Amino acid sequence: MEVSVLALRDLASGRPGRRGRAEAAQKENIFDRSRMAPKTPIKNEPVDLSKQKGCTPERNPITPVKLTDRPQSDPWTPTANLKILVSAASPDMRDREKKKELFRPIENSEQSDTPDSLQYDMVDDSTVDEFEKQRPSRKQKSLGLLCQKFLARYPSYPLSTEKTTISLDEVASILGVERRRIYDIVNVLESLHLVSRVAKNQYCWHGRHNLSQTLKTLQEAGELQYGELMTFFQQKEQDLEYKCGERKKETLPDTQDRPLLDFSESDCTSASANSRKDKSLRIMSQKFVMLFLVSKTKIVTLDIAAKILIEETQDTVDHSKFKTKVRRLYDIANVLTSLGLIKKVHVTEERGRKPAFKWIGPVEFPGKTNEPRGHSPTSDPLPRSQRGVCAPYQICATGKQRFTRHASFNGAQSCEGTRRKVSSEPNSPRQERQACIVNSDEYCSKMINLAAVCRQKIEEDTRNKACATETVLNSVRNPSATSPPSHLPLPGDSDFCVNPLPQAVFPVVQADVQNLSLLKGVSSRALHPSTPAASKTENGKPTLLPSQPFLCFPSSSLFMLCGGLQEDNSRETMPTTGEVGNRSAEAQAAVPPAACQKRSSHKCTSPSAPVDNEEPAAKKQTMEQSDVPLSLVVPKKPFESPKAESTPGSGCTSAVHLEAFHLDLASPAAPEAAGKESTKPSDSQEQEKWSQNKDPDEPSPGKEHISKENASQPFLPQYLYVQPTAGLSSFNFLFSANQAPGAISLAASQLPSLSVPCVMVPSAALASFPVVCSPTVTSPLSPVPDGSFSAAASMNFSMSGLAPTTPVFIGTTAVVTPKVSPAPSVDPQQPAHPALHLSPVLARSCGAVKLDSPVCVGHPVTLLKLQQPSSAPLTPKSIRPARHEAFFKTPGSLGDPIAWKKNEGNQTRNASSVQRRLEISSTSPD
DNA sequence: CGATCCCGCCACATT
DNA sequence: AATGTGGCGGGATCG
Repeated sequence: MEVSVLALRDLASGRPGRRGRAEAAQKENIFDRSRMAPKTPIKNEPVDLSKQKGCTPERNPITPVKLTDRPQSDPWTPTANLKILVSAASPDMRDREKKKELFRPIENSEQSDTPDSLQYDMVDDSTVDEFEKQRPSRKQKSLGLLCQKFLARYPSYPLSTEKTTISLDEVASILGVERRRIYDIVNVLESLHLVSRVAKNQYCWHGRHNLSQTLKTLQEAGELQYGELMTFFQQKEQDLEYKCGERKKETLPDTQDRPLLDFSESDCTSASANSRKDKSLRIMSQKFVMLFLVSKTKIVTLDIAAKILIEETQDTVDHSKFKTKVRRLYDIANVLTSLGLIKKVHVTEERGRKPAFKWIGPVEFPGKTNEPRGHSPTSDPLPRSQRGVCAPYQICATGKQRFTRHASFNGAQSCEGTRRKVSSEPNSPRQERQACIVNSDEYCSKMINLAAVCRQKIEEDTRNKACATETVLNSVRNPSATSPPSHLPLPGDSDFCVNPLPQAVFPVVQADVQNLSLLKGVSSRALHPSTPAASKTENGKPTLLPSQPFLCFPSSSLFMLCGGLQEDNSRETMPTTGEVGNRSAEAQAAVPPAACQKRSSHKCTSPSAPVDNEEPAAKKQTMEQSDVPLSLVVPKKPFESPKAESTPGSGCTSAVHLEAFHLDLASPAAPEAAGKESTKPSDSQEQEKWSQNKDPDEPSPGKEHISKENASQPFLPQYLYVQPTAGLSSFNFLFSANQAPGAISLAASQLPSLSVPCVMVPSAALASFPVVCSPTVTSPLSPVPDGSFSAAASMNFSMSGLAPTTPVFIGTTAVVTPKVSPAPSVDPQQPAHPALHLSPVLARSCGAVKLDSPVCVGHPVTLLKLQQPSSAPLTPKSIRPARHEAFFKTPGSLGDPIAWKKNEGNQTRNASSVQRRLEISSTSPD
């Protein structure tokens, strides 16, 4: 079907043109230098193709492929031939292949390394089919999806202690993409300080701990820079006239603009670094984010953003430049979407609908300063400084904001730790000013430029249409509504109206759940950002009701828990739009924010809420593809499981609680879920919470259904949810809070391994897998340093390779049954070794996931080792891989990361029966 | 047909 | 010079 067709195209798509280098490039990227010889010689056209994609030989006529039509025949490589044959045999296969290749890495599943062809040949069967469905269409290769995969590999809130380094090459090969694409992602992430560059091919993963601060900083900076403008634009109509100015730009040097936030790199190296163009993507990303943050409506249309951004830097706006800018904005937007910070919407303007993006991330940041207050101070294990990136920037703005702000981040350093000024003081932002630079002039000039831009825009608009603000739908209008907190509500929004598209907005809750959860008791790690402290979560939205015990997490992931598994979503397709997300809903967390914080352990929840899975499942399917974000549904029903009450003490019990969940993906979207209250039945209050979130703006969220599932929250009060990354695959963890409040981390004693009796279910979407840990697991960071470390490691595991769907189990014994078993057995020995035995990953790609090895159950392996092979802190590589391996591989296998990579494919294939079961649910995707 | 945005060439930076 | 980075825009896809 269509799919296949698409696939073909994709395959074919190889560009005729570029080839020369292209090939090389591809190789590099994709295959990884490591593996292959450096560019292989195959150079000729055909060859490369094969390389890239995997060899699909044929090309479409469509493009001028050099080969011309029948490529198939060419014998490129032996394997190629095989493939060709195969493909010839069935188109499907071909897709499959392709797909596999793409995903393989990701999933880690398959045997990738082995010669594909062989396998393929053989295979073909049914399993494959599924792949086909998925066809590797362009979407599958989208940056947004890629970003999700990328994010899924790393914990959203890594323990501070560990520094995860990211090797671009490694990631690129794992994800099966060219390195260039990774740069796109990383650059944007870097702009938000989720990562920082450490060295040449190395980036340090910081996670979202600092995101709130970063955003806050950007917001502040943005207000200075763009506040007026945005206002202007937004209102433009009326006044347009240029209130601002007549003068136009003086064109500032671009560079000047330079990022508000510097990256630390610069520090060190400094200056030079900035110089180049480089950073443009980063800068652009920050600016783009600023626009959202200063926008009342939180909606920014691409064209406006492009204009503003262009203008700043340059005055000329030529069309081509505009176009290019827009392209870049799409790139950035895709990444931000994957992060759950924005989502696409359409604005109806006078003229018509325009593509736009709405900010669904946190809006208000609690104090203006940085601090998140919230939980106890103590909580952070690490000083922010350590955290790296995060912290350190300062804003210079003085009272007036105007000028300068400049924050410097040192991300990189952070890893290293060093310098940075930290200023995080709570409330006094200004302090630092000196450090900062001020450029008032620049600022002015920029403003001018902007004004000019605005003017243009206005003119344009005017011309085009007359006025009209009104024309627009006003639906949007409520600016404030959308996000409560937004800064200023200005009247002007009218311009942007949001359509009520289905997709349109949802309320999002994105808060990171984690924070919340953490807050609860633990807080140990990172909460800082915690904006939540305030009552609202990050978003500002209250995701949770205060009163209510539960929180919803939108984050992406989901969770599930033992018990029934439900399924979750399937999907996957939706990459961008829908996003994946995260969402998790869950409840578990549900702790009222405040309350939560305070008490950690407590259960907030009501026991009652059970959830059901089934329903959701159905829904999910529906949802799946929708672009919309999806959501998940939360079943209202209670689940059968016994209850979740937490049993105190015993970790095991906790596990039980888990049962309740499921989740889905969707992160950002999550909100929607919330939004949907309607859907929600009433079951429980919990549901209600959801509702709250919703955004006013969006009247109809598309997918409401989704959320419900999450609703399940009821379950456990005690758990903490740790949100993974937004990405698809991320795993979520729930920890029970009860036990140790502070400890999220695994306690050493308790869990030696991570064995938690939990189950992870993969969401359909792929992405997210939640993991739940029994209370036992938790370890307090504090107590054990090492432990924490280890813990972290364990926790963090990301699945890099996993296929989206794959479910993972963790836990020792318990694993098998989702339900809870108490498995906690584990030994107390080292804290950390978690053995995550995760099962592996899915088997073939086919949709089902399989778990394999029951291993999981097995025993814990010590991760530690894995992780740190060497004494060194874990490098990312080591860590990650290790984990993965752990997951996928059997413990024994774990070994070096590298190997791991290579292997990744192979190993995991098997699924244990158990897994399968799980899979079932998960499979749904297709 | 316009919106998206993948792909990868190629320039510049760094090693 | 080789390799890392990443700007940039052609042109394929999508809707």
